[in-house]
Amino acid sequence: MNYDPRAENLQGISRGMRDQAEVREEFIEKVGLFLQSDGVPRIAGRVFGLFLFDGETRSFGDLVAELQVSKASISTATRILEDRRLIKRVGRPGQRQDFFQLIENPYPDMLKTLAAGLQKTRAEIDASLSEIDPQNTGAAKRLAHYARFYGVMVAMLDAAAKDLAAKG
Amino acid sequence: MNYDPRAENLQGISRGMRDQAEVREEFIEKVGLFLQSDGVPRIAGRVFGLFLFDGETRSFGDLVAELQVSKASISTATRILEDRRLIKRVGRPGQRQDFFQLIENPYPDMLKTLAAGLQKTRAEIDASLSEIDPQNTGAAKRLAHYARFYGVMVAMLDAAAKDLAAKG
DNA sequence: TTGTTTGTTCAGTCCATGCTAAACAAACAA
DNA sequence: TTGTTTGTTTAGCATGGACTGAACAAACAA
Repeated sequence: MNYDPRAENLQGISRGMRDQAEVREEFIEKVGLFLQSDGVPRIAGRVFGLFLFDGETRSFGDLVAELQVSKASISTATRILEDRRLIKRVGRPGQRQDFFQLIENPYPDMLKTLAAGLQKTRAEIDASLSEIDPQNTGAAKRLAHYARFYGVMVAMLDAAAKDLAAKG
Repeated sequence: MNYDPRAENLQGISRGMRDQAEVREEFIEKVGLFLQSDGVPRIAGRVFGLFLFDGETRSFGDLVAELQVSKASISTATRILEDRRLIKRVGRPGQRQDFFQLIENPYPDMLKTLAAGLQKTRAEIDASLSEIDPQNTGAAKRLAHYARFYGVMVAMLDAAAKDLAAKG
C-alpha cells in the first residue's frame, strides 16, 4: 500500500478524524429531522443544514444537484425558509439563476416567531376565560393557570430573543 | 313568550353572557387544536381540554360518551396524556371502570419534557461539531451558534419550569 | 364453569401532506 | 420572432398517521 496524500487531505491527519464529507452529510440529515419534528418539510431542513455547514452562497441549481431532489421541492423549501427568515434570495447581475444565502443570526427572529404563535394561543385561552360564568370559579382558575403557562413561555422566549440578539 | 327560569340558569343572568355549554364545547375544541399543532392527536387534546374545563374525575366510559369517539381512541388518548403526565388514572374500589383526573400543576413537567427534547437536539449538534475539522472555522462557528440557540431555549425553559413550580 | 363489563390491540379506512414529473411562465439570447 | 434557461404551479402518487370497528384479554359476578 503506497502513501496517498489525497487520502490524507480528505480524511484528515490527526488520529481518528472522520471523513468530513460524511460528517457534513450526517449533519445535513440531522437538521432535516430537527426541522421535520418542528412541522417543517424535511427537505427544507436539509437545505437549511446545508447552508449552516457550508456557509456559502448557493444557486437554485446547486441545491437541486446536491440534495438530489426535484426542482419543485427546492422551490417550496426555499420559499418556506425565506418566509421564516432563515435564508434570503440574493440577485446576481448577469446571472439567470437565483442565489441564496444564510441570514446572519436568524435565531432572535426564530424565537420571536415562536413566541408570537404561543401568544396567539394564550389569547384564545383568555378569550374563553372571559366568557366563563364568574360563578364557575374552578374552571376560571384552571383556565387562568393554563393561560399563565403560555404567558410564561412567551416571556421567556422574548427574553431569550433579546439575549441572542445582543450576543450576535 | 313566558318566563322560563331554566333558560335563565343555563344562559346566565347578566347581559350577554353566552351559553356555558357552548363556551365549554368551544374551549375543548380549541385545546384539541392547540395540542394537535404540538404533534399530539386531536382527540387527546380534547380530553385534556375537557378535564381542564370540568376539573372533575371522569370515567373511561364518560369520555367515550361525552366526546363521541371510539373506545380505541380514548384508550390511546388517555395513554398519551398519562405518558405526558397531564392526567392520572385513579382506581376506585368496587368500580370496574377506570377513572382519570387532572394532575395538579402539570406545567412544570411539561416544560421539563420540552426542555429535555431540545437538549437532546443540542447534544446532537454538539456531536457533529466535535467531529468538524478544526481548520474549518466557519462551519465550527455556525454550528456553535446553532447549538447555542438550543442551549438558550433549554435554559429559559428550565427557568420557566422552576418559576411555575414555585407559583403552584 | 358461564356470562358481563371494560380496556387494549389489531386490521383496515380515510385524510393530510410531502414529493415528483410535467406543464407552464418569465426572462433573456440570438 | 424562435430557442434556451430557470423557477413556479399543478396533478397525481405514495407515505404516514389518526380514527374506527371488531376481536381479544382481563377482571369480576353468579
